[in-house]
Amino acid sequence: MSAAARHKEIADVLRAEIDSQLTAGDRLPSEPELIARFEASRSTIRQALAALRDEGKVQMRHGIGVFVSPPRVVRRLDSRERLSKSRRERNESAFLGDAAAQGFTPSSSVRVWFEPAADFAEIFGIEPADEVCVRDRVMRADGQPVMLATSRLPRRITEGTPLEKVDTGPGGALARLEDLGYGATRYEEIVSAAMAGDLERQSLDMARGPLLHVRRIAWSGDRVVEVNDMKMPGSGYELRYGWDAD
Amino acid sequence: MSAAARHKEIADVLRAEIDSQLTAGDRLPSEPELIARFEASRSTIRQALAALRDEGKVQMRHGIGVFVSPPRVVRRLDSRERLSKSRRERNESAFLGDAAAQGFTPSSSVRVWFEPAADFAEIFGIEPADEVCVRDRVMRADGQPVMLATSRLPRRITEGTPLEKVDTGPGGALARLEDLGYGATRYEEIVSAAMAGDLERQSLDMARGPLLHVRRIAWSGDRVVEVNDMKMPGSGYELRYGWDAD
DNA sequence: GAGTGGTCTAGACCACTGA
DNA sequence: CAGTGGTCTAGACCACTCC
Repeated sequence: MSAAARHKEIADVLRAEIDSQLTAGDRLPSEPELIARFEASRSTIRQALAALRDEGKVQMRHGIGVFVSPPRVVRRLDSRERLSKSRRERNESAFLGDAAAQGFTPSSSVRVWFEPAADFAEIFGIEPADEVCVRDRVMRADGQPVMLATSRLPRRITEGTPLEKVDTGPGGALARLEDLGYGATRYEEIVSAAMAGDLERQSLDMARGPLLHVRRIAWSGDRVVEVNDMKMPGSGYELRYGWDAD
Repeated sequence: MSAAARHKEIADVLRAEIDSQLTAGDRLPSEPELIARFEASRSTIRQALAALRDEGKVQMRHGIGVFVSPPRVVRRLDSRERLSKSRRERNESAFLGDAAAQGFTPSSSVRVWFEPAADFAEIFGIEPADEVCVRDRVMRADGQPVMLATSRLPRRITEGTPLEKVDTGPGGALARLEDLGYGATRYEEIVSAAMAGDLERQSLDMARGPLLHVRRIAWSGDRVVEVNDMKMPGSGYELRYGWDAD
């Protein structure tokens, strides 16, 4: 690294061009073209492209080309408000509320299954062998996947209720919990960041890059009624939390 | 990618070994050793190591070796509580509170300067040419840098006050704002994730990997008195937010 | 100096996509 | 089919760290 590594120089040049001259969806020159232009080996070119990919600037598509990423920013509403009762009563689940506020068309697909609580036993205060209901969802904004949410609830609560169906009905799972007498009284969210694994990469249609991981724990009194693990591309998501000072 | 790419296989094997047999600080075999063991080329070995590095599992140190990363270090207290007045009155700035709660020894270094508000003019409701006071801090846990915080305040408020000194005194900047009649009444935090740039990599002593970015906006009534941009390694930090349901 | 990781090259074959 | 990116090899030189 005498002055700056060649691959970083190249990444810098490309990054500047993307920001100033290209727009979302534009194709970058192919690797052979970049090799000719920068007079560098293919590995070096690819190292530069990999950096841009990890930053979320570009997407590399096998057999097609390298494309400038759409800005794709989903701003999640303030966490307090988006889970408020008043929103639920307007039939808005949290994600639908985000969509309405920002004018994208939401859609989602759901899979539901049951499995032993295992690692989640402790947090729910049940036995590891007791079953939990797992609701695995992919949320989409204008058709593009923007969030994976895996929600777990003790089956003791969900058994025989709409919570075990694919469509939980208006207001979403939290509204159903309320109907059952397990209305959430307190929420806690734990936020961290990680690199996307293969699974998330595929599901979120992203090619590497950082991931935001939010674990939301919903309490009903002193018992945990839902643990929701949400993963979204870090470069395209903003979470908002607000509170009044004491 | 017939079944699984060789570099992914190797990464999987190493990941499993790290999780099951090695502990934080242990050294991995050197690249030549891994080449011999897996009978793969150096590029392939390095591709596997790069994945582990991006996941935050290992740190690569030039001229020394590859080492297993220490596990998650810092859990930030619930945001509401860590900024509470009662904590400030115990002389605890937010970060010191995190430290006390988790038993690490905190330290920090500060640089202070002034510059035109520019992009921050709008949020503060001042002119772009008006100056802001910038407080740039590096927070350390047991000597290791864990957070970069760049705080901006309108100079109109800070001029001639301890806020322009390196040491703001007990309770930190928020306590001084309160003394000046600009006590925060509301906070908002906007959370996103991104890849670490060169600057952050150096400052945080991390070799790539995702970064958590938290922008905290402090309001005093209807005016913004502080904008604090905090960056921490995503793999080593957890933010916590809690609130009561309505 | 010996050993480590960081960068780079030149070339090869494979897998995917679209015309 | 031709063109794209994905993977892999074998070898080279450099920069850093420790002895």
